[in-house]
Amino acid sequence: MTTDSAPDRSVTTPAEELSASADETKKDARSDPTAPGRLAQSALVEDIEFLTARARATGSARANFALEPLGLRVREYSVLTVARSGLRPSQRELAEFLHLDPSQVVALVDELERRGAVQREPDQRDRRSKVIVTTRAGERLGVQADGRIKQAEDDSMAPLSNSEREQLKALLRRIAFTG
Amino acid sequence: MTTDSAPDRSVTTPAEELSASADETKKDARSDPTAPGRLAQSALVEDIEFLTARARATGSARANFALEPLGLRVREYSVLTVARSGLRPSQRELAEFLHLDPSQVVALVDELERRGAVQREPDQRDRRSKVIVTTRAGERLGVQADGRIKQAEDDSMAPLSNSEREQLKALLRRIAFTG
DNA sequence: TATTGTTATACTCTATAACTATA
DNA sequence: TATAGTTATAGAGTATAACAATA
Repeated sequence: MTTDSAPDRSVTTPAEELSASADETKKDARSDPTAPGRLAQSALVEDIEFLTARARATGSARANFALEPLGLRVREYSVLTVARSGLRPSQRELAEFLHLDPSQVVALVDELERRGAVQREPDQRDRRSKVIVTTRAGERLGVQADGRIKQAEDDSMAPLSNSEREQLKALLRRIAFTG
Repeated sequence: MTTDSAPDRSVTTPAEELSASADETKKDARSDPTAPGRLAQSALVEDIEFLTARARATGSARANFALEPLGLRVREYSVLTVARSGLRPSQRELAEFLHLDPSQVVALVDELERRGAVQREPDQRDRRSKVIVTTRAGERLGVQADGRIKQAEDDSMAPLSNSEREQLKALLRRIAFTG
């Protein structure tokens, strides 16, 4: 399963490393004033998976902190927001769109329903399916949450201009649903 | 703690919702051919926290799948990659840069050290600190992993042109370290 | 036979607190 | 007194399998 068959544990030196592959990747990273700290010279800052992971780690921490006074977490907010769209999503659709397991959606809808923010409605055309709709209380909760999330987003994207923010979101939208 | 004091559980209708706020947000989302499924009309597709969460969910799933034959997970790969930079990061620096708790770094370095991929070295200038360096075996493992991660990244960004990919990464870099 | 929601379960990831050795 | 690494522990997030009702 692992590749540790080779007993070669000799250590590489920094000099070897730095001279070995003098690609422009590291030069770009080094000249980028926005990535703080000396580790920003690492090739990782060219890794899209790392960048999205880092951005969402700080972002969702911020979002959860912003929603905390409302007793909401970011995953509940996402369910509530889709429910508020008026699109009458089924739980299965929510799972797929939010990249959650169907069993997780059950728990999230349970919690929102317990708070009186959403309701399960029978689907006319398929009695297996349940459609999630918001209540008036859920609407009000959603509006409050929107304001706080808006502020969090403003903090997250503070380094970017308005057009850059739109650009970033447009690019992210195009890769966010390819799984 | 919660805001469910109001017993108002009357349900809002789709018609109300859709006519209530006819903002351009929904129009943009609707005309975006890249976000699949009817739920892409939801206001969530304008939410940066949602987009980064969605992108990293699919991305890290892809990355973990790509690394699985090497017995690596994406978090171990990130530690290994920074170690390979030749920058001699301390565990504390790794924690901050990778947005991990110091205790998590201990476990990740333990695992990589057990495999003979990295080593802890004493820091000359501060005997509390330990510096993480790669071994030759770790170098080889890293090279193999790089290739697989490169392929995963190529899949993740398939919808984008080369210049768009660079644009996206540059924008992400500017917001990824604001936490 | 396949799918929706559901329950149960386990595994990964993340956050917190306390301890030790150094500074 | 503060900081780096470590240990322990609990909580949040994620993945899988099985089941009942319905298609």
